[in-house]
Amino acid sequence: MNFKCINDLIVYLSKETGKQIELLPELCPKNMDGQLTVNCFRLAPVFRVNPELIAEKVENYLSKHPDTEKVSRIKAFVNFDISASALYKDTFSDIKKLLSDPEANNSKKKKYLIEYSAPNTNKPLHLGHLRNNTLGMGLVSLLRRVGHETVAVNLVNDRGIHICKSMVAYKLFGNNQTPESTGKKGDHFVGEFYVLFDKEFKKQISELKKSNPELSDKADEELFSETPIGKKAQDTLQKWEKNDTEVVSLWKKMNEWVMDGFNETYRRMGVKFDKVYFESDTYKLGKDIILKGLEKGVLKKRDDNAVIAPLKKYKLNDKVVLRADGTSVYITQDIGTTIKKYDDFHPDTQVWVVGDEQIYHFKTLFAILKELGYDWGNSFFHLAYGMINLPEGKMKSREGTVVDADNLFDEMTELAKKATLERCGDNIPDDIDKRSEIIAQGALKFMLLKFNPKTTITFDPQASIKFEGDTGPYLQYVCARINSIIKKAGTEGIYLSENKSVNGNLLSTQWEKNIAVLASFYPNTLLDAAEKMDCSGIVLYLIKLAKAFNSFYRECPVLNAETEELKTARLALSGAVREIISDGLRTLTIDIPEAM
RNA sequence: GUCCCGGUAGCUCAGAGGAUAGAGCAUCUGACUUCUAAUCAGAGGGUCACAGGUUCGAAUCCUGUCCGGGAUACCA
Repeated sequence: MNFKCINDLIVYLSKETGKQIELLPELCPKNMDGQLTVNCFRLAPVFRVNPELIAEKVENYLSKHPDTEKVSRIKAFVNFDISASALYKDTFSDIKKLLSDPEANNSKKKKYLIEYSAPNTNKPLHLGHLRNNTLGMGLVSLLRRVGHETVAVNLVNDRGIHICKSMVAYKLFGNNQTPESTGKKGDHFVGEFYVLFDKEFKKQISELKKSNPELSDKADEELFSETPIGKKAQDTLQKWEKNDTEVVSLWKKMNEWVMDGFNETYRRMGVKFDKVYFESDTYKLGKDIILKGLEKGVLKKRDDNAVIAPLKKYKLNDKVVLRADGTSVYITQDIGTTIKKYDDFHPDTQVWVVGDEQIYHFKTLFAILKELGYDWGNSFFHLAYGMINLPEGKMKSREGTVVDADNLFDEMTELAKKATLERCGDNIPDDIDKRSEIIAQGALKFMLLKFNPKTTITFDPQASIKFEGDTGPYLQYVCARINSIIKKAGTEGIYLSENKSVNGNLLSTQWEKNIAVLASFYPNTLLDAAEKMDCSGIVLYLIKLAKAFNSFYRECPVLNAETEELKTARLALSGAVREIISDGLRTLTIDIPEAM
């Protein structure tokens, strides 16, 4: 926010008190009289006087300021309007400046390394991954938007028992088919074998339990290696680790299929990485660091020779970091890759976008790194996001309730297409498919970003797929409307131009002023979101702005305004709204169709 | 058992010391001869889980209770 009257007020108050004042007016509640509010309760701690006394000063000062109108005070709240010309001057007269403020005012520029997505290569991506991807790419984009440097990183889990399961099933049931020969997307193709493995495993388990009733109490997982197919998977894993040529070549082939599939899904969403790590390369990392930690005495050897990290002082349980046989556990390689990522990019902060069920794991990881003396260990951040449930409860792959990412894309695109066709009559646009894709992706990403990342969200397929109300298409629609006005204005010889003189005085209705006031909050909204690493504030903000525009659109004719001067002014206002909304959506990685 | 999240309108979610607690969906009423109705204007709908406490002021902070979810692996 950059209103002259507020800046002047801050200078005045600072002089009065001899203290640095931070003051950001709030939007006045609807039922109160005024556009903005200075809440003097918030200033009271700095001043150390009765908030109402401060409010009186503020009221006095603002009511004498040439830019303000209708200054009033209720207790410690000072409500006021800003005059139309000042509003315009301090917001839309220089929209470029308004949009560049967030970057310019970000005093703490840093380099962030953000790891997200991190898929397993045994089955296709589902809705949960989409939340991860959307949050990850949104965060990268947001941090970059406010001037930080970012490195987006993926860590693909391409090794382990899960992919071996798919490999075993493929050898048993695959008949040398390929994604090409079946016309299936690679990740779905491989995923089917993962499911087949599970089916066969279940069958063998029940046979095993039938013939050995004494095992019936045991969990299926415990009996994994007792089944022929489970044994095969174990053997495959061991062969893989010994670099067995045949196993490795099948592993390579199947992983390529999966990655081709993932990359297609990534492409549709617009997911991009600066660097992709594979766990097959990184899984051995960390051991040497553990051994060094042992030398330093930070880590301890247990009686059975396993290495543990004592973490009592962090109120965490002690953690095994090397098994008794000297092999790594999961956290060992996490320690290693964290350090590798640091060595590769030297970020100020490392961020992991990983589900909230791993909060404890990351606490442990951070504590161990700190103990090992990596003093950049205070700059780790686990962006823990909540799970996505269905109205019936959790998504369960066994019950087939998992919402598949590609299917969801297709369904939503189809719905967007249908909705577009309903509206366009006989003028079917050439780019309808592209348009539908943009609308569908916009709707989905918006839905996933509008909630605070940490909330567990309920995905109701019926409700979530709508394009009305607080949705991505609502915002896209505003831009499409504005595009349409600007285009039509052009045919009438009225153009938006950089340094056209606009008479801001004319933008004086409540609708126009409301838009300008909201616009003034945009830079702070971005900075605040970046600070909190949470895009949801931007989403809510854009909705508010778009609503204000839609009301204006209904109430204030642009091209049918009474005078040319007013047309020009309203056109400038509309153009500026489009700039902000498209900037905001771009920051959220949401595209906008030209028309809808 | 211990720890972490959460419980706000019928549903999905905002609000995280400040004014009379908000938005979307759903329900109901009204608005397309107009710059795109994927829109707008309006109505109804609340014991902010419960009980104490701190405060001039609590949905928000503290304590306890109840309910839901997650974690507490030499799984990833």
